Amino acid sequence: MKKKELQGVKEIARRANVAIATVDRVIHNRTGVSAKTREKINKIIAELNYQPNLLARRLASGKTISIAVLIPSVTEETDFWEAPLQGIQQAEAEIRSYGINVNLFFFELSDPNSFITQANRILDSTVDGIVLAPSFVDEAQEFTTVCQRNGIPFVFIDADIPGQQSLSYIGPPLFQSGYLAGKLSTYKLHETSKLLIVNIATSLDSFTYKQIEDGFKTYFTDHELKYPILRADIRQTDFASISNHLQQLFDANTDIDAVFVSNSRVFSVARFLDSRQSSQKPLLIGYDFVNENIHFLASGTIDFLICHQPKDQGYRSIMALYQHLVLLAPVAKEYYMPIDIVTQENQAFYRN
Amino acid sequence: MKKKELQGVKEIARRANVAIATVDRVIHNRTGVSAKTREKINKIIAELNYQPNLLARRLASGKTISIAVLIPSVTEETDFWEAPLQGIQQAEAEIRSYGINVNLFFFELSDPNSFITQANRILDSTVDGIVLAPSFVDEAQEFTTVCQRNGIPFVFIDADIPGQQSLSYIGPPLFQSGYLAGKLSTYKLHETSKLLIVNIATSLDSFTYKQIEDGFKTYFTDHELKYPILRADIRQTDFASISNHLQQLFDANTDIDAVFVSNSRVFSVARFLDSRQSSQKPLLIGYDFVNENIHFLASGTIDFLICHQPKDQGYRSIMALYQHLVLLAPVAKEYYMPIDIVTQENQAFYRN
DNA sequence: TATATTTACGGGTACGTACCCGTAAATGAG
DNA sequence: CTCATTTACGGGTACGTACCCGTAAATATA
Repeated sequence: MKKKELQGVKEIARRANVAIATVDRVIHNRTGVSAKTREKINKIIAELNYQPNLLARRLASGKTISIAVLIPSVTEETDFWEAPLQGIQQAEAEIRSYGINVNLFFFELSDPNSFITQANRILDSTVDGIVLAPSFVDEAQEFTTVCQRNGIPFVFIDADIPGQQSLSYIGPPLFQSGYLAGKLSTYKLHETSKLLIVNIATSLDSFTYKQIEDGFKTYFTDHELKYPILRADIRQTDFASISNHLQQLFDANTDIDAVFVSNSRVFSVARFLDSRQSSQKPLLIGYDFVNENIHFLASGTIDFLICHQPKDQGYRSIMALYQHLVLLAPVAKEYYMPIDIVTQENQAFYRN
Repeated sequence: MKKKELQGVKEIARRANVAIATVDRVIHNRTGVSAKTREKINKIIAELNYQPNLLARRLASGKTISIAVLIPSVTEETDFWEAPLQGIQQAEAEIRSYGINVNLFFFELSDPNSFITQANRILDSTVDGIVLAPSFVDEAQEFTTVCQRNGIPFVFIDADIPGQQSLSYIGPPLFQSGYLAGKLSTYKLHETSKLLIVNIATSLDSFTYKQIEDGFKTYFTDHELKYPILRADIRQTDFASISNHLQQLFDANTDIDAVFVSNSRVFSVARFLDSRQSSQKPLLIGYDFVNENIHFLASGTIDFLICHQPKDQGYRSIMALYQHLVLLAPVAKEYYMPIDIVTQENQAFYRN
């Protein structure tokens, strides 16, 4: 009569007339329980809609979960990956008390072998989940194929590889991002204007650039706007090469009134435009809230930066694995970031 | 020799040569400890930089923390407050296991008495912290004065009242928001263009509208742009009144090429512009990602919506109190939201 | 001085779950 | 049939903190 209602495993054990150790074995699918007892306990679990108390579980369990992060290192050239790293570290701080360790493995964007080396180090360790930036598509696919075979869940950050069994992709919707750039580039156009797309990277055959450029051009097709769209593919990323290349283009073409740079190297184009003594400066659009770009945005040389909240990408990629590994909850296959428009006027409050 | 290193209160007790119950009394500043013993224990706490294990603390403590939320109800007229409510509920779900209860108290934006009634109900309950939207400035100030006297921390959401001892303000930087609107409104201007600011609300003397309008006008002053800026203050919020008012204005003025609406009722202006058979539609800017506005954004009548992530505002306001009440950590006095520019092209990925 | 009250302190139990190790019973092998 | 191995099960301890209640010593009061 004075029996106080118990909770959790104790109540299940009481109802099933077994010890809580037996309930625990059923919950964790361990051996040492007869089929009959197991069935009886599972039925009570379902009736009670038993939800484990995560606080107690973490406190009692000695098990740790290891997450590996494989992303480009922050370089002098670009600090883009600083923000995802901060998001990753923020997530780690939040979930550390749940027994999660995050280990960082950096590679160089200029060296596919560094990716392979770090990927192999990850495979040599005991790892429960992986966050990776698939900057080198072939190498990343080889790596993720091994992960799939070993049953290790992985999350793509900032770029996707379609057709992979990733747990999740967390990054920008690239086609639509380029489409928006198309719209923004129209604000300073005249009847005789030309537009210029600038791609600056050592390797330009990736899925990423193609999506962005397709989106940009599709805006003009959809709206039946007939402006000529020039294109500059620049594989030497030093400023002198960029400057020469652009100089030749601008010399050969008057009326370039809008320039769209398909990645974060828009600061090089801004620098070029600033060094050019021209009465009319074209509208300039590029990507990413990195320090160099912020400087030219503040001075007005860059008109729009399109940004995809890289810090939140880092945060969410870790949290996706937490959700999968700790909460045992489903994770969205794709989480597209918002397409943020950053201008001189709102940049002070932008949260990258 | 085989003594395993202990952690937390056990290690402190070992070093101080007291029982853990005594350490507990010191940690919680309870009586029953001599000054000498208390000082010795506090010194060890500082040496070890003791951080309580929150999981264990919540598991062991029977105490609950009660947070009251005082915000406008979601109405047929505007669903703006739906998003903050979702953010609040998300935060609650995340921190419920830490012993936090969130209780919702809604008031009507058309009725200051409803605010007073709900505020008094909150004061009659046992409450540890409050999130409130200070829609009615005088009433809100009275309420927060009582909270201060009773030592109850409160967080302002979406609007601030300067000079109050709030724990935090979480909302948009309004002046800068209006300033950005000024910039955006220039994209379709010609030499003879006029601009129009539209304020639609029953009460227009609040701090909020003044900041926005000041920001808008300051953009033109700063850039020495001499366009005439008309203004419409509309206190009857039904569509017929708005329509009549605007019709008269447009009849009396040709060349209104940009319209800036200072709140979420921009859908009424959009509807008016759509009903007007005019060959040239002015650029239209307003606030908030509410359903009616999204509809006109998608169709192209509205060119820009300026948004301040109201869902995240709700989430962060609860988390600010959690940080203060549970983590005992400092909270930023002001957390300004990003100023988001939402267009037809990026609206599908906007996370309100 | 005797008695009552207050202060200082510690053992023990609780929270909900994880998991070790021991015991009894059932099953398999020689 | 005897002995070895496996299976099923439960008591107990652990995790780190919170807090109750009992005991001894110190202090106050009559």
